[in-house]
Amino acid sequence: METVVPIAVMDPTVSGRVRPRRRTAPEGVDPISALIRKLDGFAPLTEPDRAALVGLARYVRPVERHTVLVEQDGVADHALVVFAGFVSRYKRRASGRRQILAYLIPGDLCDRGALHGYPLDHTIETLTRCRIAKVPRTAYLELIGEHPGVALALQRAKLAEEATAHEWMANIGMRSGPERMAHLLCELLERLGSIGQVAAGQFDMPLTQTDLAETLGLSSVHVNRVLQTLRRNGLITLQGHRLQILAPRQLRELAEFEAGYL
Amino acid sequence: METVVPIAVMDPTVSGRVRPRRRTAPEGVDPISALIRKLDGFAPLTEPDRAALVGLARYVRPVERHTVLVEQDGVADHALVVFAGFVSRYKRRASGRRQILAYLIPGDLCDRGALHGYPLDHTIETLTRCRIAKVPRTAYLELIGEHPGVALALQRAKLAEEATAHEWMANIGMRSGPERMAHLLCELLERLGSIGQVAAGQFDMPLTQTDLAETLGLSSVHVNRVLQTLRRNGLITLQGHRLQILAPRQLRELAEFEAGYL
DNA sequence: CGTGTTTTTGAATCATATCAACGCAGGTGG
DNA sequence: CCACCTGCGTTGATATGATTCAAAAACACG
Repeated sequence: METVVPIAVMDPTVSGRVRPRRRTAPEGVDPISALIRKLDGFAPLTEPDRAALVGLARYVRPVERHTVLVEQDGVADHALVVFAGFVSRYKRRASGRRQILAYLIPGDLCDRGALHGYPLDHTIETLTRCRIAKVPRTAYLELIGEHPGVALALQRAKLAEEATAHEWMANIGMRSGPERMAHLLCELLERLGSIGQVAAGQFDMPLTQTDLAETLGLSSVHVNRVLQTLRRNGLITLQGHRLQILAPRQLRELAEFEAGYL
Repeated sequence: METVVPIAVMDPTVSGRVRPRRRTAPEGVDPISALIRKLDGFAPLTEPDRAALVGLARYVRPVERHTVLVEQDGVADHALVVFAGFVSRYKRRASGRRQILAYLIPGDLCDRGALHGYPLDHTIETLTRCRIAKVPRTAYLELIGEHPGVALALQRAKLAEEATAHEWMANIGMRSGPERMAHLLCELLERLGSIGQVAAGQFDMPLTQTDLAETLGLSSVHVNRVLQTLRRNGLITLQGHRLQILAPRQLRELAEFEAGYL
């Protein structure tokens, strides 16, 4: 599967500033409505429910890339809502090697530690520059206390998160490098699509090849080669941090990706 | 690390019927009390709570090995409580390859599908002959409805499960074969120990090498060789399905195992 | 005892890791 | 405006961990 043919897309004379790179997250759907739409998909929300969620916007702040939001073994005193950017949960080994356990993307919410006062078993850190709402514990408890519809939707969202975690485990445990990558890209296509950040099979993929490696349990060098394989086979295009899915069907086939678990 | 020296423990003249093998689970703590003790550790239980849990024993039935309890995409109409034996959650690929996502051991409870009427994203199947309580949906809802202490403990138990899943993901994603195996054995030592099924660093480990392979994301052949390495290094002994941890400290060190997340 | 499952072994091959180095692009400071 | 620095992507060469295939030995079970 791996040959040594030079790749047109990577040719220095061809690649380069084809598109300006962006450090900030792009438009897409208004992020608060991303959260609302997502939760509404899990359980129908009333108007007061929506209003309460809109009120969360008051807590939004910009956060730099590589900022630790909750340290491992720490207890969070707030819930997090991602409005823009990518956030990771990860575990670190003594050797320094990391394993990313999950991504949080715009519209995702994280309340571990805020509800049950348990210390976290992993670290939460931004992968990119982000816009994040830190909702104080009391405000968050009040929100779900007074809005059972929201509470139910959140519970179901957590089930979906768990299903995704299962997918990731199966991905790392029983797929080859290219298959893992394909699966991850399919998932991103689906998740980003559901919040309106995909247009014509194209989306911003701000993750570094090292990030991808730490997600998929591969070395960054191998990730680089896997991506080249996918490009060479005409499945994707990736320049700067802009990803284009050229052949969604084949990509899903390669990954045995089953939509709908999100 | 891998040499071709013959291994004393495996020498046919030495091994053999050193201990009678058992297909049925051993004594240990009375299994209903395993459940109670575990839940009580998460949140203090009242006498009525305990009585209600004891009442679950009425649903216990023996189940054969390799019995599917809940099929993938199926909706369960009951909660499961394991009283004896090992149960697995797993995902299957089209190729037939499987990835085990979690073990349920005596004292563990599984209510997915019973509470929220969602279809399951994986299959639940016995790995050994078991004794399992299938608690009807209504009885289960009544139990947690009338016993908030139990409900709270169950919620916390679910958090611990999640932490274990994170450990597994990190295990598969960033550890070598021997390290993965060491980590899994450390976890089993801890979990089985907490339900009184470990004596003098020894316990019954009814899992097949193929089961272990599907858990750790390795081939069964490689699992066999990894186990030989651990034996050769004096870390464990494994005859029949009896496992002895000879050097717990070194095993934990190899695995970078941190106790206490359970 | 015979039969099916599990463990063990060997040999060949493959996938992925590791190490080392280079180039490009962007940001920074003189 | 240029020189420098840093982060990220890319490449090659090499090492090795892990898989696959095939088969025999050991064992469990009826």
